[in-house]
Amino acid sequence: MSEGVEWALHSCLNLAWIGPERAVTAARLAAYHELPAAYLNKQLQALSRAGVVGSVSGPKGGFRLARPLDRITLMDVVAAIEGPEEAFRCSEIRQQGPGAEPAGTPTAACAIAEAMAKAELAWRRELAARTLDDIRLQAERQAPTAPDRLRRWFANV
Amino acid sequence: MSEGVEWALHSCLNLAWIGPERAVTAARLAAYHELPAAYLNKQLQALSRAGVVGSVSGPKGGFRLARPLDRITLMDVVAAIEGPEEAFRCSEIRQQGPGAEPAGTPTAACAIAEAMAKAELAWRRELAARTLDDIRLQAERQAPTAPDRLRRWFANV
DNA sequence: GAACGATTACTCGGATATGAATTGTCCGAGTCTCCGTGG
DNA sequence: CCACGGAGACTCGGACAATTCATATCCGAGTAATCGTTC
Repeated sequence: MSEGVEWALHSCLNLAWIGPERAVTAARLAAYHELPAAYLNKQLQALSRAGVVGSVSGPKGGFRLARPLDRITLMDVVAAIEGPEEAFRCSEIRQQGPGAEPAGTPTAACAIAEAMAKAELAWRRELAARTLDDIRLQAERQAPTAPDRLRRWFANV
Repeated sequence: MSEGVEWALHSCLNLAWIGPERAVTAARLAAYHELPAAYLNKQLQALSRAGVVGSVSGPKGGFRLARPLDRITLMDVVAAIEGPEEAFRCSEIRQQGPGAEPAGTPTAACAIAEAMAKAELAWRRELAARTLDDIRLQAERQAPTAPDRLRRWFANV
């Protein structure tokens, strides 16, 4: 899985702690975790295309969350970065070469593809059931001082 | 996900239909679905290292299933090809740069990593619950003539 | 005829190229701010 | 003092390299069968 998923998730959380009042530039978000700024910008663009965050150009521009944190699921972010297509894609190799069914045979769904799809659905279901607000809550329980430190740092820079 | 997973799964199923009496070469298995023989060989090696199939060299050599089909799960094959490590790996970027906790702070597990791991666990659970014998049964229901055609083809070549 | 040994052919196994996708970088289009000017 | 206009600077957005990983290929080590030879 792409490295960008982790960056995007943390950045969304950071955006939430900063608050939706003001936009934050990709450079600032990147600096906070020492990430390559231009590349994080690329990931944020993907989030923007997916409608997870909004973006404004120009001075005082940047990114901000497009909707409340409890309406953004892990699935939203993963789909925005990784793309919507499934990880396992059936190439129907059973229909190639001597192993192929005789032409005209009604071909049912590949049992392998079905099973893999079902497993992936379970994964997606878990991701869709977990909102970023859940994550935020858990993170704040584990490190109560983190949000304040973050706000201070972003206010000073 | 790697293309090889699909190849490996189909090949295991084919091996099961042929039966464990005689070994089948990678070249024959590849020809049945018009796959690149040398590369399928590589995947079968991975299955061999994982103990899913056994291999013998020399004339009359080849691969065969190492254990009954109902003791091989989808997870076994996927892990053999893709590797055992998780798809989402936490780089702990939260501990880099200004966002890092002060040194000495007891760092709890990253909430994001936990949630992603939980989702991936659900995926693994589904894969581990499905044996290749289930798949075989379903495939035979959908295409009852396939096993016979396969056995005939492998007997003649 | 049977047993033995060298030869031979065939297989896996890993080292080696190739291609594509992810990762990383850069510059231009657009836009908001700020400052100077005029009423 | 206030409104307006233009220059300037800053940001996102997408086009452009570099590196890594998956894909594909090839050749050598090892092994079992085969054939020839000998008892």
